[in-house]
Amino acid sequence: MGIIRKTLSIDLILNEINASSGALSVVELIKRLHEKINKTTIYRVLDKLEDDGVLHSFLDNGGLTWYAKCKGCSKSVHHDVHPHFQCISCGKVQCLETQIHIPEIPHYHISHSQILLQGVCKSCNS
Amino acid sequence: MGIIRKTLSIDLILNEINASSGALSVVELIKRLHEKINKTTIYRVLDKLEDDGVLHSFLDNGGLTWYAKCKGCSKSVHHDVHPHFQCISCGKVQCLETQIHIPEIPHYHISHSQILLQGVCKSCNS
DNA sequence: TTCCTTATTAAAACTGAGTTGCAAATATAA
DNA sequence: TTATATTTGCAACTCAGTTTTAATAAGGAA
Repeated sequence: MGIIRKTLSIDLILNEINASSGALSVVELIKRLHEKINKTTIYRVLDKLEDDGVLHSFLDNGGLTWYAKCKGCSKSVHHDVHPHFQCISCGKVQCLETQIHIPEIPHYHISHSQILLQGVCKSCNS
Repeated sequence: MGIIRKTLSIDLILNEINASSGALSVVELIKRLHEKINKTTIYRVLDKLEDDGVLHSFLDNGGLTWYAKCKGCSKSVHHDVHPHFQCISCGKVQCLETQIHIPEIPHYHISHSQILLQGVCKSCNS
């Protein structure tokens, strides 16, 4: 179930995400907002924003949950999916525009794909 | 640091993994072996087997850790990587042979790739 | 075989992300 | 303004995974 009423919590969380250059981990969001919003609320608002298609979530290699804005995210209808990239140098996580093709696999029906890349990002690479 | 001494724990764990048709979650391994091996030991042995290149690990969409045997795993040198597939019907997880190509991304250096697919597996699809 | 060193193990306590239940607070429609 | 359903805070909880420490066991040397 998505968002029904507009509240301060929603605004604060969306502001943080909008101000962020890449994705944002829930842990980081809680660290930034814990004096203003309870962590349970943060989890619940993020969940609703994802239900509404405003955000999408994914896990990093440590099992932590991250959120990023959906800017016309592929609904993976075409079995193409954008990867998430985590920089091992600066720690930032971002959505890459590169679409990666997941081929048909005989006798399998693939409904969901997650691609996580790790390495050194543009900024750290120079 | 890898395995130095052969122990019963190592045998028991490798037996379970060899007898398994797909990948095995740590949670499942602990469930099966908890009366014979302490869970701390299970985590440590799996870690060492991965260091030795006998197993590889990955996370599922729930953040749980799974292990599978390395059978000449691509070392992802060519930016090709095999995906892991989790069946939403039977819950089984397996390595797919299909190599998925990760293209070069300008100004990025990619050192590690994880691809997790979800859907309905061969067995459940019939 | 026996001894000795070092790797390995079990046990228990801990860590920390994420969840649940419930009462209090608040947005919004009427 | 009032009524009601939604949202929030709080506290307690769950559970995968880690850490610490003392006991145990593998395997080489004598």
